[in-house]
Amino acid sequence: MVTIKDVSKLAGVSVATVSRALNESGYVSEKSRRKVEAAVKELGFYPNEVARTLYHKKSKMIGLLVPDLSNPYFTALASGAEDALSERGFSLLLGNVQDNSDKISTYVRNFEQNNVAGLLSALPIEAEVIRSMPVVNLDRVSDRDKYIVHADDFQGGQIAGATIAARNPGQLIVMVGPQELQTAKDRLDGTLSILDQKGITYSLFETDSYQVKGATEVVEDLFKQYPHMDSVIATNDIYGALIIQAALKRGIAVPDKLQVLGYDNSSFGSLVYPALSTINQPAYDIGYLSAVLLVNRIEGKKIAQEQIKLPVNLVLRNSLREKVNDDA
Amino acid sequence: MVTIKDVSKLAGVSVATVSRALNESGYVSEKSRRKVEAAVKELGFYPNEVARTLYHKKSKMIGLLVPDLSNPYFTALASGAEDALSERGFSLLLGNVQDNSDKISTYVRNFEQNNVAGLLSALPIEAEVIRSMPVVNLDRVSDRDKYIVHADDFQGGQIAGATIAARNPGQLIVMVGPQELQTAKDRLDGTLSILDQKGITYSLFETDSYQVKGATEVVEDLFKQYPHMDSVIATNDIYGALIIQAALKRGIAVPDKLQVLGYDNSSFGSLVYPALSTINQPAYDIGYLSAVLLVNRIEGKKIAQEQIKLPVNLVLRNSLREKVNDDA
DNA sequence: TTGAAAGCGATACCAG
DNA sequence: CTGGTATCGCTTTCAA
Repeated sequence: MVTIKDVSKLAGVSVATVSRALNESGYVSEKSRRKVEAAVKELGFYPNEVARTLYHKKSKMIGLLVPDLSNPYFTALASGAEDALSERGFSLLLGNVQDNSDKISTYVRNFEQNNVAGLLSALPIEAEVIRSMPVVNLDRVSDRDKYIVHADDFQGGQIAGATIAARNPGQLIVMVGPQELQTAKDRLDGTLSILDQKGITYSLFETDSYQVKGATEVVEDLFKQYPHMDSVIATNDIYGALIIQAALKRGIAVPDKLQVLGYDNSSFGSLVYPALSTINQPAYDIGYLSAVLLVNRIEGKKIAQEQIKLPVNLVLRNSLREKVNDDA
Repeated sequence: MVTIKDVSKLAGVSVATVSRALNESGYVSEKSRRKVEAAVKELGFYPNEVARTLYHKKSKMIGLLVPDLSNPYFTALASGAEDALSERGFSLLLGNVQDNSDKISTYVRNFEQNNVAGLLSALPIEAEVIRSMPVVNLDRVSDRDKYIVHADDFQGGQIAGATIAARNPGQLIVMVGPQELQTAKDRLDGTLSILDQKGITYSLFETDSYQVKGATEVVEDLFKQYPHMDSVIATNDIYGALIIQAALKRGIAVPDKLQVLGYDNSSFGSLVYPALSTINQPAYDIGYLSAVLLVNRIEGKKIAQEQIKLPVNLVLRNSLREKVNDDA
């Protein structure tokens, strides 16, 4: 390993001068600078981040906590965050919590041990777990979050409600996600506000997680409970796709007999048939912007907005019936 | 930040003793050990990994290079690797290369600067980029890889060929992936070996990457070139799903008029309709085992196999016609 | 069995 | 402008 000491020796200056030249901090004569540059080039030197981190007590790494990497929504989040970070010279330390929320504190601990500069979390973290490091939440994970980038869930819920309301809902099932998540709560509030206002009746069907596995069974249950339903607002696109599939398997025409609306705009939604209508959550953007926000915070830049709410929009494909009612 | 020094002060022993107690290295009296343990607990101390890394010149982090996080195959790889690593006390530093292969060397550089203990790569890396760190490849990315975990691509190709061969191929299109990837080459060889042996004719259709974006256009092209094709062996499930969709959109019945075989067994394959038949590549296992192999290498354990080839298998769903020919 | 001390690689203060 | 040096937190000789 080539160190700053090797460079200083070859360049014939002190390590202090090398460091100054490298970081463009303090005075360095043109002559010294050139000697250092030549030596750096000749040796193929690049500074060791670990040593820097030890000195500064702060690395150029960011921890990312996601509940489930096999869900494309979170992958998109991660992807956006990674892009923003690598553009800014940071790297991503991954924490895939799976369904095991005990792992959260283990990951946070590990992040701290590595002196990460900050934390990006798509999961609720108990305050006491974090000793001190800036956190930005992706998705509104709890109510008291200060820094947060999230989609407008209430609006998303409203759009979902209005979209179905305008299309002959018939027997309507509204799937609801885990209510300890603010985001699921807001979405439900939005949907019900519209439905109630229009006097449309519905049944709620609760699902306790966003995990992929087990979803098939949940859908079986759904069909068992409501074999004659006419419309479903699903909690996400995975459920949306599964419901379509289960319907076709049972010979129920989609969307004629059963219409389905997803949520998230996951990439595979456009691959299924009939293509899934859904609410587009700008997952990549959420990831990207939250990383930008976090880095700005870390670098002490002024931040215009501590809470960024991104609009969502309807992506109309083929899993919904024609609109019959325009007062939505 | 609580340091080993704070612990030593509270425990009334030297930092050397604390370190020995913590690492169970060297002699430490029962009495000292207890004092240290008590102090550690009282202060909530946990060691700083950065300092450890600086001393050892080797961290507990592994770099992972993937071409595209939005492709579920690579997500599964990452997920498996992450699980294996976190079980073994390592963390994952993520490098999402996207289509920009210039980024590879940037990431590798960054990994080196952070003294990662090793590298997991699903991309071909030029040897000269790596100064010195153990590498394990996921997927056979090139021919000269020493340490590697990959699916049996030749076998996969054979299965694909035989599966189609047994089902009235008619006009058959074989999509082929980027031939600079050993894995794509092997797969093609496997397929053609079977097809040629059975005297089945086919046309090749080349795709130059596994990226998701642009795939729709590629599929359009495919249908333009071969509007009357009867069978397609797709390069992956994304293409498989898109082909099914494009077919149904054109009123071409699947599988009656056009049958489609995917590759990868991506999770969404079971969500589309008709559900996609595919070749199961144990992506999660590949990720998991490659991480295990790498960690064993890092920890100097004996390794039974430097190259692990995992069998693949056919996942029969509904996108293929009935078998009419059993000599496959 | 213990502690003092010398690093690991880089930064930044301070004196010259 | 430059170089010597203390420092970051931890590990590991080496003597005692």
